[in-house]
Amino acid sequence: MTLPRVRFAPSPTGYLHVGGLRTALYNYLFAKKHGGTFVLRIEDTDQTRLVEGAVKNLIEVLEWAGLTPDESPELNGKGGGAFGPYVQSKRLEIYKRHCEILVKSGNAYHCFSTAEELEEVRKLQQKQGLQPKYNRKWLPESLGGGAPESEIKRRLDAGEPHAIRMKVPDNRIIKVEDIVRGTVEFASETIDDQVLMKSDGFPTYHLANVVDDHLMQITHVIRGEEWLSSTPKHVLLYEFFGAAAEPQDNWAPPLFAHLPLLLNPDRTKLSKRQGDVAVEDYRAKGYSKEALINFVALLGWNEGGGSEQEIFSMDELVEKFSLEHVGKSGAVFNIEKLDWVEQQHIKRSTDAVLAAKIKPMLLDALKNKSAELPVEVITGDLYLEQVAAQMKERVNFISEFITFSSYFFFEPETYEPEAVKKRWTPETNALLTEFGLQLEAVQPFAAAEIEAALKTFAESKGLKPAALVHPLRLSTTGTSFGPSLYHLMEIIGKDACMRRIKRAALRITADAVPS
RNA sequence: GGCCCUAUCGACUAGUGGUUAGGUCACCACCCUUUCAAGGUGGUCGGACGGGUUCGAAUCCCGUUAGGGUCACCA
Repeated sequence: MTLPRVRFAPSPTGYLHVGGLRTALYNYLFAKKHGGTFVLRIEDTDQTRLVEGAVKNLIEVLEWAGLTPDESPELNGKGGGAFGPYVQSKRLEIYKRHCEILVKSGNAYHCFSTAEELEEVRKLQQKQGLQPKYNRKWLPESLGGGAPESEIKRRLDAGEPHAIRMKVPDNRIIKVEDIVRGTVEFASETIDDQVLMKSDGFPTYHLANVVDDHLMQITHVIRGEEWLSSTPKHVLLYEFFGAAAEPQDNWAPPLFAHLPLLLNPDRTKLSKRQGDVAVEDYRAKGYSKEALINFVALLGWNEGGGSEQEIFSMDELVEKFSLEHVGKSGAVFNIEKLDWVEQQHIKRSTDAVLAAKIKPMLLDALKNKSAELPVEVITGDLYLEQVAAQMKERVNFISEFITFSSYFFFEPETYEPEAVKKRWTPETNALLTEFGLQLEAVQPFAAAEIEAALKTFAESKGLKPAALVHPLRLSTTGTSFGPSLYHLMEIIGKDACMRRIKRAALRITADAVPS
């Protein structure tokens, strides 16, 4: 088997839809798994929908996700490939040439109906309960229609604007061989004479995608299910071109794989209205590419063979992916599970990897807030790795290493009122002050030693450790929850601990405490 | 409405004629525990419906229903 060539062919709408991300991912995985090529092609044949900077953004987001194409539009000296250009608006001549072949072979014809005219016909048909379908007004006499050749020639010579439509044959069953769905059949009567070339000289998707897939030697078309019903048109186009081409020019259609759709919680097609659909949105919210890729891969694909693995790296996905295990039914995009996947990826990351991710966020936070500890200490790898080790099982997002554990970097400013109410007694201040003296003497200032000191002290006072532990946590962190108190104290160090205990004693005054 | 696709716990899914229908998220309980998590154990919950075929059906066939996609000079 020759090496597969697949493509992701989005239209540049300005952002990458998560469904698009999954389509791109499956294409990428399939290509990489088989040592093939992953092509990015931009389908920008609709001039009314141009979005500034969309291509650049698309490439940037794909790269962020780790789905860097092997061939893609050239941009800033990057990209390119042997089958370019990869932007359809730059291939207009190619489509024109191919369309002429179709007209010449009698598989396409000129149509002078205006948009308004067509709209009117369509309305009438709907009113009569008929299928909205082109009425073949301009199908020439030579092709069995009613339009005189002379009239067509006259208008053509006069340079009248016109579209070119494909002539769908009558009484045919068109078979689409789909890898995920098996054979799907369509009666040609249900297929409209699709416009191939618009009057503005741009091709429609149908023509462009067939021509490009052939010219770019695409072997597998892996795309969303919304394309399934237009696939018979594409199959027909391959057939037309094949019949008109030289024998060595092989127009056999590629293999198709139509992917199930991604759904909203109410099982309608995943849409903007019901939440975020852009990959950029999730990225901005702090989801990692690893988790997003992992999660999205599972929406419609499973390893099969009774595997119960849920967490996959990109390498594992490449190794294990197969089109045969892609499901047929739509999948709800469930954010709760995404969150869990994100958390799993954080938990499984090494402290060093986590530290590297925390650092830029911390540096950012440091711009608006001054640290209590020396900046060079808290931004150091060692320090951040310790924070990561303590917090990685308690956060759902990397950003929470800053927000949920700011006390590793910044002095607590407030103290959870609920916790103060619950844990602070009139004796607490005196108790903490006294314990502070013991703490001064702890050497080294490490978790085990701190714990021992605390327990000894508590025992000497006839108290449970908890009577000390909770107020201590509160005064050193301002919160009632978090990692091991002793470890946390070790990390922020004796000086900061002592300072914070004293400050808390001043701030949480006895009269603020219910007696 | 026509055409096409789909149908296993609330969600993602395993399963390809014989299983006590398995796993994960979420939920509940318990354990662990200074807190919060994480983790562990257990639990609640499922083959849309109706007909066939078969000794036997979640699995094969037909129908119904429901959901989705598509019917543009959009992709």
